[in-house]
Amino acid sequence: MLDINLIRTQPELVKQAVRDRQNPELIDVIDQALALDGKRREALREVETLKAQRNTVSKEIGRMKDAAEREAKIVEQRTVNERIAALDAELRQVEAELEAAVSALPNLPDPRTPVGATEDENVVLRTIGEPRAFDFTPQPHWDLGPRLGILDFERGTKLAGSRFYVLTGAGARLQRALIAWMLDLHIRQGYTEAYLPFMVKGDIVYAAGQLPKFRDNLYRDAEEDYWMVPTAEIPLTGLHKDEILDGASLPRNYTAYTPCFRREKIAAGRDVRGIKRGHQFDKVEMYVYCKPEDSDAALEAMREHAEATLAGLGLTYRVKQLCTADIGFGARMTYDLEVWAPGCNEWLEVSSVSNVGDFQARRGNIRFRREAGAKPELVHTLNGSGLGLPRTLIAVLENNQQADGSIVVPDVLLPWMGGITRLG
RNA sequence: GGAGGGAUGGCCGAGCGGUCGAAGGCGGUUGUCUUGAAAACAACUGUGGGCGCAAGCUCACCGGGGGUUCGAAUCCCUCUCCCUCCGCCA
Repeated sequence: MLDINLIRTQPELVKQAVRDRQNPELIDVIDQALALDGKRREALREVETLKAQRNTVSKEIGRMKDAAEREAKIVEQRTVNERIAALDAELRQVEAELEAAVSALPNLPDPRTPVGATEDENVVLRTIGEPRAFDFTPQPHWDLGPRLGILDFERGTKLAGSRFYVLTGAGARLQRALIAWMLDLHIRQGYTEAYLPFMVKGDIVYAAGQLPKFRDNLYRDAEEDYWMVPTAEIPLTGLHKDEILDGASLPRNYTAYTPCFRREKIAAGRDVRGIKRGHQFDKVEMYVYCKPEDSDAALEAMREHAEATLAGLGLTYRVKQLCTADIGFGARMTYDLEVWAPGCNEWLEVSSVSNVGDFQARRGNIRFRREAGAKPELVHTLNGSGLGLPRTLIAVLENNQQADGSIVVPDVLLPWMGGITRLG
């Protein structure tokens, strides 16, 4: 969430930001917020004056001895209270509308985020590695997997419908190895592992910025206020909600494995083949809470940590910087990592690393104190995947395939493979 | 799921519906004393909002929300969480 003070003092800056993000319709929302903010402050001034008066009068009444005089004062105060009640009701209404308006506004892009009209203006910064040259036609994973008996689409569909699949045997084991290896890698990079609830309360989803905007993309319990996490970023943001952290404890780096649940209400025919996009997928996430002045450096560090996973697996990937049209709602600056999948013949997004600034911190009321007695300040938060599992699995399967259809297990995963060096 | 008991400031713990933003203690900060430290003593020690250049003034907050009242930490309703016992369960 943006600071209402910023919107009030620099409305043009905020308007330019939504224009850059290709959300010109939000200009109206900004104007609406400004109007509501004015109304709020006006009503607040009046009601607070009346309440100060009421507090004084009530104390006087408490001290009064003369019954008649006392009664007269009480009657007089009743009419003032009616006005207070009316103003309080108005204020509640205005504040709810203001909150709704401001919470609909996306974060300000970092000045270094390139301005672009569509995702085509994302910038490929560099490519690491060369797409592997094959002396045979590389197969897509949706052919490789079933042939090897490690990937079962039919039974996934039987169990849960379209966009679900089952991994069995060495396939399931390979994914588990990837998860364990990534977690251990991030721990070595300075992150603390966390095991988190996979369902969280609505206010936690809100603090992370997914509600109300992305309501339609989330699964939720039909009877209770439980929301299935679409990413570990949600519980990791909520972890320190409403806390004042000790400045000396920053940065706090977390890594967590969670499944992710998404409705993926996209066109029915798109991305249906294979395991690229499902309603349930696994992910290892990185998350950092830090001081404002440290978040720029933390973003670069996190990008490097994510890159280290791809490099460790020996995969070819490229680093993209997203433009204003494509960065996420809460993000100021984002790097995407895309891995080359020779079977699908495309670059797959496996990681997105973002500096969110104080956007989630303001929504979640997450602060820190530089030293004892200092005023609390909002922290900055960053999140990044390290990595999304299905697409990483796709890349491993497709890149490591041999002419005979077998797949060589990457060296770093061998400790978890129980002696399996090759699938098939 | 059933029956009870709780929730107060960083922590512990008081609090007849009226001068309570809240006693007392612990912890913390600063000062006095001391060569230094400890002890002792003294002062200070929550968060958010509004007005103001500032000093300061003011509003709200005693788990969340709503209500009664001139006035609520204190009374009523409701929700959440925690504890004890029973049942059930991985």
